[in-house]
Amino acid sequence: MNAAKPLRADALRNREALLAKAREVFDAGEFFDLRFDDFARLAGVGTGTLYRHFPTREALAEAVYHDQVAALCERARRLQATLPAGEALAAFLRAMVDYLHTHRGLARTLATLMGAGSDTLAEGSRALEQAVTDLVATAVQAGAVRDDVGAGAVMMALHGIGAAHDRPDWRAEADGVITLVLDGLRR
Amino acid sequence: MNAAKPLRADALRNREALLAKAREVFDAGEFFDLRFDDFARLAGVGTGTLYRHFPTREALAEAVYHDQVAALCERARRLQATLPAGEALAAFLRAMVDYLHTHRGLARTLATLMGAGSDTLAEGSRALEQAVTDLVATAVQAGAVRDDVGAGAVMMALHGIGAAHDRPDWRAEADGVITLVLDGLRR
DNA sequence: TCGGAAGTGGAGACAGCCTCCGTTTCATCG
DNA sequence: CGATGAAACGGAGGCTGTCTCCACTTCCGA
Repeated sequence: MNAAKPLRADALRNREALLAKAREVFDAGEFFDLRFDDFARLAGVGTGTLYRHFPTREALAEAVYHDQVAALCERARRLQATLPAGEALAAFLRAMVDYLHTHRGLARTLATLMGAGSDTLAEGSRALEQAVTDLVATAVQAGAVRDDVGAGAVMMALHGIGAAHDRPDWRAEADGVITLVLDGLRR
Repeated sequence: MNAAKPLRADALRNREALLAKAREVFDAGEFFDLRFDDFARLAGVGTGTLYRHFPTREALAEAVYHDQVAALCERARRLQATLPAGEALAAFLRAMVDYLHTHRGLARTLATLMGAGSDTLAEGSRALEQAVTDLVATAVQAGAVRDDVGAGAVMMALHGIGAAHDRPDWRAEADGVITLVLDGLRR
């Protein structure tokens, strides 16, 4: 996907330092409370360097979560290959909620960035959507799921789950949404 | 609800001017693209005056939408009084989507403010949630709806619909979500 | 009509974001 | 193993939007 990138040794080192610190900050849930410039200082590089590697906050978030989103998509593919169509979708949605539950950082990130209409995040976001679309399409073909409601609606519901990450009773409500969606999808 | 507020004549005039201009800007969908200070200039008052009346962007949004949210809640109450329990909930959710469709401004506002974790909006938001909770509770008592999924999940789904306001196929997907929720809720 | 309380408004302090460019580090080549 | 140009560094400073502060104006009750 990415072409021609003979990155110099020091450049690579700095990039990794930035990413490492960013991951740390993400896990602490402080990503959006921190001045962007401070990442640089925290990671021991200049602000110019930070901006060269990651032109925006979103770009940094994208880089941090790229692997994790990829893993999620991979999981979707595996589920699709091993489970009956209907169950694969259900399992994936449950897994998604589980993941968001243990990685609050991602939930908040996705919600904030999508809310901000970020384009940078488009790649990961689209990848996830593609995974869901595939799962739904397969389930429809297998006749396990109605065909008059698209995958977009499912995405929207997921979106809501992510966006509402700060509700006190998040986990229970998220499970409720998934239950409604799955039961609603059954023909 | 609000106590002791003998507002002076000129203060009231300015407040109204601000609100009028804010409504106009909202309807044009430019609320978040505009420097906050410029509201002042646009409405013909100083920035100090703006900040005295509405300390934050959110406060202004809250004021602008206070009436509309109240109207929505009123509609919920009326539906609840005139329709069978199950249908009232369905009608309200459909009406909600309709409303958001013709008032994109509100959708974006709610999404952005909730995404930002604003407390200012809490009142209107809570009022809406209360309306939904009542509708669901009534429907559950009437046996039209399952009792193992709370109103919170419905709220979350609505939240998602609002948060995803910028999806190209919004209307269809929003209707899809509502369909899933309603079918999922049926016992 | 007058006093002071309430309200006004806009200059400027402040906080993040980002750019620009002189300096440093790397890798290649004779 | 220098030398040389390209690549990368980094942080001072400019910019943009937010918000405060207070000298001035307007209102209203006595």
